[in-house]
Amino acid sequence: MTHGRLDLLFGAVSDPTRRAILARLAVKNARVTELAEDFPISLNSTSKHIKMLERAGLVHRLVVGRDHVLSLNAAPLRDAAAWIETYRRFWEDRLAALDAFVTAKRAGKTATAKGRTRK
Amino acid sequence: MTHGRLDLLFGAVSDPTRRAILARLAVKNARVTELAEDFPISLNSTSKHIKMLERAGLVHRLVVGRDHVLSLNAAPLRDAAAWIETYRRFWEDRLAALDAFVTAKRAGKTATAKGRTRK
DNA sequence: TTTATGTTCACCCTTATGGGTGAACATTAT
DNA sequence: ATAATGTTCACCCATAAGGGTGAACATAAA
Repeated sequence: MTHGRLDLLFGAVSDPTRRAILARLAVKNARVTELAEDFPISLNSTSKHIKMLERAGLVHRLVVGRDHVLSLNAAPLRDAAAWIETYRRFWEDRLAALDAFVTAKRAGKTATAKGRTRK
Repeated sequence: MTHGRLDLLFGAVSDPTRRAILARLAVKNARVTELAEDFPISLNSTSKHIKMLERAGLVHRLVVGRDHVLSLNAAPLRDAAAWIETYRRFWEDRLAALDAFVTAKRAGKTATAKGRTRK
């Protein structure tokens, strides 16, 4: 299957280490080695994660001499957010339904006290 | 690595078939076979995808006799949305920065016309 | 009871992930 | 020129994904 934009995006953020890298870059740009030092994995493994984040467009790389400076590029997350938004009404409906249930239950008590029929 | 909530969530929606299944269930609940018929993959493969969606909490299953009725449960997507929201200011800042750049460029033309120094 | 339908289970295969190591390459410092 | 530092490349390993097939199991229908 051809890896689409959303596939790469969601795949990239489905790993806790990569989410941590993004969080780390959100604070400050960093070199590959700096990132590797902050995580309990090897430099090479870190390098691979970064490559996946780049493929997803979430990280930009600026090569300055032998240093590779990584920076966060959150723009692609807009697409992810947009996709999720498509489903917002569903979970809000569910919350609304739950709210209605709770409200009805609470109202039920009062209503019962007032002698209204139940169920 | 212990698969956390977000890992399962993002992992689940990182596959196009699974996103399609969610979209399909958003329209109407369906049985496993019904879903399998709508996609160019086998029934078994469909069953596996559904299992992953269930693990992520995105799909609920109601067993009615021999039929397994699947329904969308978008609630977990709230967590995903919340995580992404953390980064909203970054892409908005970037857009703001781009806007500032374009504005500055346009202003620059006018300014140049007015004889202001460049670069 | 027998038959048909709906799902899953147990495998097989291929590719991708996440992790590691050591060597190679690039650049800066001595 | 040599040494040290920063990254990647080329592998190895184990496990999970995504796909498939055929058998088993559960329930409904004849």
